[in-house]
Amino acid sequence: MRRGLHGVESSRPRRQSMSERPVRTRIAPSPTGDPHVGTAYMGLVNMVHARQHGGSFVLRIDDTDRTRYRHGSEEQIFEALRWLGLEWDEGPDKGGAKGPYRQSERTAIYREHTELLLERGGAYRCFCTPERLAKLRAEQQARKERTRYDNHCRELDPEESARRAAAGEPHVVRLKMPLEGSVVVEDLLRGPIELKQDNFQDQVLVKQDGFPTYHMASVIDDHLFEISHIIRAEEWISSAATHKVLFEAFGWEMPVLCHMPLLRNHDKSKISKRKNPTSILYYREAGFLPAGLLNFLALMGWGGPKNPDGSCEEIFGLDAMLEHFRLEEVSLGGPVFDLEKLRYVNGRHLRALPSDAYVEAVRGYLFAEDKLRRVCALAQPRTETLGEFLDVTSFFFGRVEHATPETRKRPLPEREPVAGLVPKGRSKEETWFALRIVQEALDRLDPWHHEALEETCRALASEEETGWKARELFMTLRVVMTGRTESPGLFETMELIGKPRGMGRLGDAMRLLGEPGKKKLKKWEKAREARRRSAAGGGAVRA
RNA sequence: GGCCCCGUCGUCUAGCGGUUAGGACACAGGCCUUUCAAGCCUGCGACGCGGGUUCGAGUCCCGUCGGGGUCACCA
Repeated sequence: MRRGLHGVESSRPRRQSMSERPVRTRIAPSPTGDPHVGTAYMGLVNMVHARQHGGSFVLRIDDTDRTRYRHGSEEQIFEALRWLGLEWDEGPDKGGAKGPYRQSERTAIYREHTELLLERGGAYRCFCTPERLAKLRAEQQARKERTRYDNHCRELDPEESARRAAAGEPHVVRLKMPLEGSVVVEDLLRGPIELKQDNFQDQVLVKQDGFPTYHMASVIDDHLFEISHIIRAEEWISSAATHKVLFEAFGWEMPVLCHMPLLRNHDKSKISKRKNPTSILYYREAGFLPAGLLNFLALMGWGGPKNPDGSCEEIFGLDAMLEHFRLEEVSLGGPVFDLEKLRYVNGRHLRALPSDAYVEAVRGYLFAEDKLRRVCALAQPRTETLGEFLDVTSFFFGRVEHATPETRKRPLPEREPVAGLVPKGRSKEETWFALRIVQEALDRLDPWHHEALEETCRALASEEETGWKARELFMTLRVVMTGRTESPGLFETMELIGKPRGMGRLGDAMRLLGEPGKKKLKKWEKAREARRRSAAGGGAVRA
């Protein structure tokens, strides 16, 4: 492979200009959901690369999409990264010379730069209405053309444009992409990548609500934060042309680009929560060690420090990674995120712990004061001897198995669900669909409180949602959460189990039941849509 | 579908023109042990395919196939 060559040789010509420039890297997660293992992966690589070069690692919060913002998500990102030991040098909560580090607090900066870009002629206002755009799209689709903006407003007279904007006419701002030719971006791992003009379009830089899109905010911030290396996931490659054009439109130096391979599901698709637990917090709650998860993540694309015999040492800590990791050596095949291997790696770290540290780890994991108190509150009314404590509460501490003991060693499709997971008269498939609806609703739920849980779940036990009776749904949910048909109050129990583990168990149960085929899924989506419509049309009052 | 990226055991990877293609997970067998883990040993198992270049290609080039990503007023 030619990776080494590109890493070393292709960066040599610009080493002079780079040498003046301290290494600064960043991650820019958006607070739209649970802190993602992909964020941890990119955080690790970015932090390691920065530290190796005596540089800084910046955390920026990418919250320019107000519609997708989820309350509490930002705090969880901090918490998750800190738990992993991926500490940043500058960020929203600890400041830094270039702040603010939350994009929603930088709107004035973006506005200024929008004006600047407009003046420089790199961008233009677009007054096209959503209706016109929809129509355009429909026409293009009918003609089987690629759907893209037709640059209708690109040549609008600047004065007229300014006048209409001043008059308050709604508009977006678009980037002038090259009308022909191609844009070549240099990737640290892949060398030059030529992106062709035919699939460019004049990207929206500023939305009608005045907020910048990712492209705009990210380029401005990367420049202003003096980011030297943009190390991000492979899915961004096709946007790289837009970014390069933007940097050039501003007249700014382009940082070094490095696109890391994407973490994958077992079927090689991009890692997703449907097919894998993706929340960092899930791994914490499941009892993985930061060192274990970090070690495993480091193995995605890298072999580990070399042994004298030429093989790689697979079990190592952050210190060894800091010493031996080379960004230029990352391999490009999309690594499958394999839970089995993660467990093994974590096991090695766990067993290597000094016994005192192990005791502390268990204490913190199982018997944190606050947790113990809350579990006891639920256990006390239900026990006659202390010996029964674990009988009543084990699912707060241990793992939950949804498959019957006889089948639990078999491959997933052959396992049989424990009693109660699939109610009498329902099929595995129906149960999967019901749980899918629950999953969607609970995923959005914040805070994860028993009252909110109950309210949400009750609403789902309805004709227009699952079509299930509360009894059925709640029992299934109880078994999902506890692996048993009897437990303390379902919603108190769920609250205490917590969102990461609760959602994890939901996912586990769904994986056991088996995801229906694509056709069935489609059919089901349609039926569900129809149910909702008829419920709405029937005058049902819904919140 | 257009464009782009990628392609070594089922999985994670080493390899950087000359290797019996190495290690790890998983799996199978064995040793150890009262048992189970752990540990140790052994086994199974890969360069997608086809052309070139070369004395010699997993390594370089081209094609092909396969996988993935992306085509938003989301990031």
